[in-house]
Amino acid sequence: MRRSSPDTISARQTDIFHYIENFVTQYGYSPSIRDIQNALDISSTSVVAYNLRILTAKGWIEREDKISRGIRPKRNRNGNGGIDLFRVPLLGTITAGGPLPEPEEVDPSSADKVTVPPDLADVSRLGDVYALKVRGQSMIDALIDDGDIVLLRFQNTAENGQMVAARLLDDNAVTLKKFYHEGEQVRLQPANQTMSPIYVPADNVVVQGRVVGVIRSLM
Amino acid sequence: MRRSSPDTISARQTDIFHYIENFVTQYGYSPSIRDIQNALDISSTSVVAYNLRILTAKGWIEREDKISRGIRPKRNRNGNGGIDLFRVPLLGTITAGGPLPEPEEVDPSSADKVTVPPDLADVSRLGDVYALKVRGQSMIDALIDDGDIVLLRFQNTAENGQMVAARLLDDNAVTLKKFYHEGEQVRLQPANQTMSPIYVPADNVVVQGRVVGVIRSLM
DNA sequence: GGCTTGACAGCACAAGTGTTTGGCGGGTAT
DNA sequence: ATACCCGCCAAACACTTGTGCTGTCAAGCC
Repeated sequence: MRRSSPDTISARQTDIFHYIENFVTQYGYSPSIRDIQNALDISSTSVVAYNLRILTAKGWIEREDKISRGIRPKRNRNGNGGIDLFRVPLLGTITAGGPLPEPEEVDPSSADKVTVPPDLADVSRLGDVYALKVRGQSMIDALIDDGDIVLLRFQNTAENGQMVAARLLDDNAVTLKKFYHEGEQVRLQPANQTMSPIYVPADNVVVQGRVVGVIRSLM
Repeated sequence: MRRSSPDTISARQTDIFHYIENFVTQYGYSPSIRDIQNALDISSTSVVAYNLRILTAKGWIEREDKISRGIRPKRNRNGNGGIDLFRVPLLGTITAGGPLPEPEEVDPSSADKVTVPPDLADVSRLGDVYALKVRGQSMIDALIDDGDIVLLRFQNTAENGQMVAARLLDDNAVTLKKFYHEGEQVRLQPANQTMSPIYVPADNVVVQGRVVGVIRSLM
């Protein structure tokens, strides 16, 4: 028996989905059922509602019942990136050893915000993600340059090899380094080969977050 | 005479604006007037409408008349980045010398799309920007890793020092390099100092686009 | 004191919008 | 053939939501 796979949708559903995507991109809010109906020359609103239900069931869009214009495209044909939009607070600057404001010190709701591409959205959806602007080239070999914006997930532990924002209590300084737990000590390894690793007592280091994304603008 | 500046808004308007911003971030669509009314304990819808009109006049939000949930925040308190959302077509993959699809070859409206952070939005607003996913580490010297997404503005010329996607006609290969025009020749300079530049005749190089942004996910 | 203006309240209305019900035609399985 | 499901159509219905009055009240101005 021929059953349509969960990932395949009819031509009309494809049209509807694309129309929604473009509409949202263009206007910033989603089309109403009647917008879709008129644009695609569909004879009845119920047909749109019918297909919308299918698109929802198959995970292409998300809807809120009874809410006007509450359609959100979830993914495109490859299943990646959707229209989902996430904004995380840009809490400050991280320099080659300079201090990093504690996330708690800055009101996330009043901070500048950075829009996170959907590719990084899985983690930012969790809500404990923030952004920092990188100053200096201490992480150049980790492919992180001056001016880049790094996305950090707030967490206090890290596994070896993960790139973290580490605060050195004694120096009251924070750097981006690769983290290696080595017995009583912690090795903070710059990605840049011209720079030496730092060895510090484990109790002198507080992990402030793990790097989960990088955004660079070359304007 | 004391007149409120165009950029200052009352406490209630600040609340409303922030509520809208957060609401949109969270739900992906904007709140209705009554949503705002209830959330902020305002006694009448007309008060919300009244303040919304002011916010619109002062440029904090945009609205479409008669459209349900058609509010779009335009800027935050710092005047930078708004909720503006730009999506550019993801036209394909760029590999370690593999062919790059001509932008014209792919219908941008049907291609996958990548959401561009507002930081990169100035250029993407122009509409001639596309994205490529990087496959392989041939661009590692340009701080671009496997899996990164590069944003390119379509242009056939480049100024010295700009990073471009350059097609070498003889090799039918494309790389990302810094571009320097030197007389009859073109120097393609990797960003990594440990790697040597490539010198090629100027008529063997076609610039396919300039790199304007990089997005990396470390998940 | 009158007058204007800004901000808010209450309420009713109308337009916008999602939902539902019943029906129709063409496939496909039994 | 019959039954059934899918995709579509039409129209009515009901809820959602923006808008438009009409007032109230306090502050400033002449």
